[in-house]
Amino acid sequence: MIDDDVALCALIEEFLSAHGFHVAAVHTGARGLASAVENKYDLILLDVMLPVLDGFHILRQLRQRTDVPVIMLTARNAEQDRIAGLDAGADDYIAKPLRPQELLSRVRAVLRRSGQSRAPAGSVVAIGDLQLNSLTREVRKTDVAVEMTSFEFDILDILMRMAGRVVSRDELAAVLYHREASPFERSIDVHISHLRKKLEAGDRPLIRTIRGIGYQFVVSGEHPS
Amino acid sequence: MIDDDVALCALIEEFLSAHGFHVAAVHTGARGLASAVENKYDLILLDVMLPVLDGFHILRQLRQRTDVPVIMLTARNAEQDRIAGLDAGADDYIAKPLRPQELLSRVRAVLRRSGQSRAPAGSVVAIGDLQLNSLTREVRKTDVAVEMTSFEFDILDILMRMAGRVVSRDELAAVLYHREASPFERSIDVHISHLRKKLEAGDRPLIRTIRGIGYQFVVSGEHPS
DNA sequence: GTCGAAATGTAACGATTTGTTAAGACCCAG
DNA sequence: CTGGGTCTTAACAAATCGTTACATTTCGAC
Repeated sequence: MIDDDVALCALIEEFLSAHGFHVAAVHTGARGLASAVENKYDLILLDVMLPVLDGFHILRQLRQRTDVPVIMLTARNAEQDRIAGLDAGADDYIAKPLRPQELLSRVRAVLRRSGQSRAPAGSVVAIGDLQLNSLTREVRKTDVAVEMTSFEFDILDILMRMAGRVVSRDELAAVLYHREASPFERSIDVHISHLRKKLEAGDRPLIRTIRGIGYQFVVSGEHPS
Repeated sequence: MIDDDVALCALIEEFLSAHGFHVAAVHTGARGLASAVENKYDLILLDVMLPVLDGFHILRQLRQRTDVPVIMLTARNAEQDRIAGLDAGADDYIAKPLRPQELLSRVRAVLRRSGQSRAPAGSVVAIGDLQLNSLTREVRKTDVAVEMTSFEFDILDILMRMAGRVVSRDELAAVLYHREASPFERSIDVHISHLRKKLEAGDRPLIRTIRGIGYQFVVSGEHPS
């Protein structure tokens, strides 16, 4: 999140954290640009009204180096900004003052779209020795086919496309059932259990549990630092 | 701390040490400037009334080379100084005579504001032989994976990102629970205890207790006080 | 220094959450 | 209606977390 309003950043960070996201906030355009280029964020929330280096400049410079999804935040409700933003390569646009629920749904929407465009349907996602083909709905581990039921495949599909990120139960339920999960339902846990049994060959865990939040596909050796 | 009053420096050093900070005091402007540029301090306490080279000069020269947080100390209560100080790039301003509690709270406030950009979330933090990856939520000690529970990881994450700084129980509770900690809760202490058992291999302590305040990740190579 | 109060360390227990298995419900083709 | 496969629920096991209880340490008063 790139916004000079420190208090707002703190609020948003708290809110998004509560929904399973990890937020890093910087408060100047220059730092934001640097941080966005250096780190592999899943999404940038970018304020239009920044001192010194404004949001559109940042966005343009960012677009020369990366195609990370960007949602623009602006206090002005001008249609002009919206057009300029989308023209410069923004993925979405939210008017301030921010309503948390709207922010959340748009963040999820953009991540869902970008997750799919990062690996478009019909193509293969490969992480480690795991391959997943979303067109043929086939999964291969070290080139050996692994049979998956429908839900098992969908869950693995989401987790692999969001690899490294924590996916909450609610996010999974939203995609699988198009509704919220009640706190007592256990079916997702059971599917996860089946997935693990099929995929984890005694070595290191592929799917990690984040207690109270959800699950995460483990990407090892991403930043050996 | 840059102040020509040696006795005052000693007092402040003792007081801040008792609250988990490490203080280095120099008593002339020239030395202060040199030391502030050469070392990577978290915060500079800078007296306005210095012989030869006064505080504002130091601040301006400092600002050309670094953006380290600076709190100005002045015996004069003139609003003029305050404006000049903030204008020259000071982060805060405390009137002498110093009241320790006020100093402490302002130091903490400035560090909290500046500390957030210190080690952005989403990257790897490595201190000594400890590595922490907040994307994969993995911890390694001398390249050997150490299993962490969810809360243990979150606490270690915060402590390592704030390494060297004291993190209060309230700060930890705010991130972990999104609420304040009641004075009687002990769960954080228990998690700290587990962390120590997993990480401290008989050698020097990694996590130091600051009685009455909180905990601190020890950065070796700093003054052991 | 000695004492007592307060803060912290830590083991143990119970509560909550999650893992896993198995049984039943459901769906759908034949 | 039957059978095979899939999904959900139920039931129990394991892991994690918070609290309690007591041991230990620290600090100030004396």
